[in-house]
Amino acid sequence: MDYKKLSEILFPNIKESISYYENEVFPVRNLKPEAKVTRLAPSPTGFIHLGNLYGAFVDERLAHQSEGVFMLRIEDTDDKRKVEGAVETIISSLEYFGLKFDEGVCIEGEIGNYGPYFQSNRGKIYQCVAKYLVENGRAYPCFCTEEELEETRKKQSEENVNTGYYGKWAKDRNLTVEEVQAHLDNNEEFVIRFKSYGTEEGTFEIDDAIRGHLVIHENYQDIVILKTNGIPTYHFAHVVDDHLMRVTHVVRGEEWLSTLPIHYEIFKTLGWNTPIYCHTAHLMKMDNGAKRKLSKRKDPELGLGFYMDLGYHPSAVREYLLTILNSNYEEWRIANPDSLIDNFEFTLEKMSNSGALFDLDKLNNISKDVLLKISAEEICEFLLNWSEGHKTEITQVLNDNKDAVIKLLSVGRNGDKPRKDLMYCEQIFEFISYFFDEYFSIVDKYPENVNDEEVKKLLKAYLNTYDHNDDQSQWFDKIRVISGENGYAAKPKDYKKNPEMYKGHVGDVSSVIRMAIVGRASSPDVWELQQIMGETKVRSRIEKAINN
RNA sequence: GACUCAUUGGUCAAGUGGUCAAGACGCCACCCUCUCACGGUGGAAUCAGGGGUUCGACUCCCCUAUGGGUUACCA
Repeated sequence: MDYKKLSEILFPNIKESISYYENEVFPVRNLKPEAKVTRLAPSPTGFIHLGNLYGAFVDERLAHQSEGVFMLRIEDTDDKRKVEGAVETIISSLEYFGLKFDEGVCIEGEIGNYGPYFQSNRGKIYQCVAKYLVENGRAYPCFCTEEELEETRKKQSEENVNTGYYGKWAKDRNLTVEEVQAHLDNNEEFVIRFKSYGTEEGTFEIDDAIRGHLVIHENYQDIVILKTNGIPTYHFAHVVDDHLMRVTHVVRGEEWLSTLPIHYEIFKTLGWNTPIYCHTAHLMKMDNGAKRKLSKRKDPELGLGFYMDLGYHPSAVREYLLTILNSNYEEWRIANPDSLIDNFEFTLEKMSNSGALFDLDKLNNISKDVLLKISAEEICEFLLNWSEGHKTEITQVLNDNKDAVIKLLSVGRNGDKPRKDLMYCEQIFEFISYFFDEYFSIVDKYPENVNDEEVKKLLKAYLNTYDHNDDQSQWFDKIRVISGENGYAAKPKDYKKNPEMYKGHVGDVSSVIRMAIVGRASSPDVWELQQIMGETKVRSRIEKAINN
């Protein structure tokens, strides 16, 4: 069999050799020995969800912690799935969450010496490698039509054997050069298939950085490496690109575990070393009481847009992701509350190999702590930016009241036991919305033990004694007095001792005042809020409540 | 169906043959307290089931169950 001739017939235009690419175009990188080279290789569907971000984080940490390279390669080998503007979306969403690429596709084009970074532009490289395989009898053209393949599959399942293109089912595996030529002359379309030497019984061993030592079945399928249109399949592109781009660690979802044998065999056939594989567990979602993998189609709410829309601060999402990424992160954070994430030593060994359920409660809790470390000025800025993109109707009002907003956000945030009220923009705005007359409303109920008439009476008394210049304790002393004069215990403890002697206690009275001023039964310190609102607004709110 | 990965409280999880089975979120109670938060103290709650191996199993082996994944000229 003249494989050389076959390869020339199939790839007449390919003159380069693999060694040309290996030695001259993409030489071994000049990095520290421990430096890791990782890549994010999304397909340009334009949709990134939390799971993608989770994986990207692993790549990023690995590379940047070792002074290596983190690159973006776009796997656009399936033209059916291309979406306009997807690449920009990918880059900007990752950047929003603090992930920056050192190399590869970027907004301006591409940077780095190992490109092109769009797989669709690497055709010649793949063909060169494919040609080499044909030349060595390890790849061949296959002219089978989809219908023929479908038929084989049917037969195979009837016979209860594994489906696929292998062994005696691989019809075109041993076509002669003449037969190939005849098909070609007939203008038939063809794919290039890899000729596997594996068996169904064979196994091999490989170490996965997350899953440990694996013993797995060999590949025995003659899988397609070049499609009819000359574009490679993922399997082939992965091997060629990650080798030539000198990637050291391949981080990908566990759905790739089952195709690892294919990749392994191609690597070995080409005489190349495999990268270190890191198969991550999927992020799961609770669905009707059952855990389920996060899905692009079913869970749009878990797209990154979800967090952006609600206005979660990117560092809160990062922080949350890190806690599920590395099990020792939380403890490290407790021990090092002010340390930069870069100081945490991320390790693959500490990664879980079972799927974690997304936990919104936890995110919210983390977010509170994260926002507490950010100044009120910055949060205000963040809120403003968010409103411009997601809630334009409040931008104006925020802009007009910047100083007040900053003060509102600051209430109770200082001292040993700062408040942790803020979680995400939508919630933050809602939290301070009472300040703005156009958003103020009575959302809660007055205390049950105080009827409407009583409310008015108390508020009148409050208004009469109100002095905007009172300090906090003077102010509250007055409320205690009003309480006493109206049959409410000035101290809650007195009420607890003899509840029958009072209508209620000072807490009820201050609740009435709070309701009139902020429209809610609970809020941060009312005196401080009044100082921010100013006397006019305070008085008018109370008057309104009285006249209601 | 075949092949494969996984399985510790509601959730995230530590744990690598001998622990009263950490910690965090959530939940509950109490304390602090003018409300709510914050903070503090305490509490309920877990090794999927069954067989082995062993003096001893959450830890090792087998089976079952459940869940995930793959089974394309998608990635």
